[in-house]
Amino acid sequence: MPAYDRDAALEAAVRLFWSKGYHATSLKDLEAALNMRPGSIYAAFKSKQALFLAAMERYFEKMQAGFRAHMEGVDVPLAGLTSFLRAYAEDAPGARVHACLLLKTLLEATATDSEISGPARDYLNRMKAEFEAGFNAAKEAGDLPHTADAARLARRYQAALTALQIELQRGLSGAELTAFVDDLIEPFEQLAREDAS
Amino acid sequence: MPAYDRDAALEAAVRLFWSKGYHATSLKDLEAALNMRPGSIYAAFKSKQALFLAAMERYFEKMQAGFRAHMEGVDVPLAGLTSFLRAYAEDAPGARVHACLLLKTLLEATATDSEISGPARDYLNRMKAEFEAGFNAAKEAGDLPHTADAARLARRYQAALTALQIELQRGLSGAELTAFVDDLIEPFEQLAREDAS
DNA sequence: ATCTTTTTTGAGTGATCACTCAAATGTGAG
DNA sequence: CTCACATTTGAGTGATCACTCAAAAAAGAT
Repeated sequence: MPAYDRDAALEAAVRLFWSKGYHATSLKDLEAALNMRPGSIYAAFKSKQALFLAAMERYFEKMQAGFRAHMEGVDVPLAGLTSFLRAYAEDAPGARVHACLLLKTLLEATATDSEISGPARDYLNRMKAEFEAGFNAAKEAGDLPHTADAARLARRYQAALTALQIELQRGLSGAELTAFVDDLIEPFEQLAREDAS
Repeated sequence: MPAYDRDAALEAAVRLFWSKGYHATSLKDLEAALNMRPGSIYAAFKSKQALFLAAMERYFEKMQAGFRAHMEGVDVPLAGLTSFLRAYAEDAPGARVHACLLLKTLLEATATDSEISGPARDYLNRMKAEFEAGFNAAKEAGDLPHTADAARLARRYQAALTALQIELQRGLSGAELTAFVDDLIEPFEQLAREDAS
């Protein structure tokens, strides 16, 4: 299988798993979405679980790359962090109707399937590390007090992003969404204000 | 089937579904957990989906009752709201290792299964209404500015509770958990401080 | 104790699950 | 064109899925 085929197949798998979740996605679904027969699927990826893990890895790398790209295209790191949240909310209708695949996997696969919930946890931690790097950059840029706890802020930031995803999935939009995003961002902007004064 | 038997069966179903999720729970699992043979299960509840819906309703009612009981046992409504969050975090190890069943269901059953994601959304909205009532009580008690938007605060509060559950499921504990809960509560206490000044 | 009604039982239903493999098809070298 | 090799195919595997129902057991009525 050529590399671009494998890539396209993985991309289709990501979309399908993201939409339906791990357990609710059958091999019939995958056959249709990847346009591959079972034998080929098992030759390329060795099992449904392995395919899911590959899809989740791909999802993480895209998410990580998206965040890094956003942060590189911005002058003020702290403003980049807040604008990332705002952009996430604005891009939602109707591109992003589902919460993050990592989050969905974490919640779906806790009791059973530690083979997939473990990696989901890891990827979420690595995303938190990305956010932490962003807050450290904000400290170095002087947008935050040098006493600020980047790890703690990163957790709080990730919690805000998580909450935003879930509200979007619940159907929040319009003025309520705007107000909610303002609420999520406010604590971080307030920290910046405290630093300036 | 006597009422208490049905109740005990439902309680077991809640625990099982809560732990494994809807799709990953098989009838074999339910037979073992409820100590009932398939025929009896289908006589008492008419399908796996109907049983799940009944379990989710029961879960909601317990959660609602728990929150109301907490709020009735407290003098200052706003303090009740914040202490509910703190108590939630403290009760977690090891009683509450899974995020809220309603939340898990919302994320598991989006694309497919609107029959169960719909009710999950409804129950979450009803919980938000409970929180909104709490914030209105706080306004009446004079703990919040009379200009405060109870609906908006309720959404923010529910987002905090959601984020807390997810962090708990990710394994947060100790000093990090304490700091995180402080972060979640801070905006609400700050509002109270603004009112007092 | 006997008959009626209700409830429970668990083997069995067809459907679908993840997965396999011999055969067919495609590909590149000489 | 021919042959050796790599890939794809899709019918078929046993297992498990949610679910049914005739028969057995339990409960109630008289």
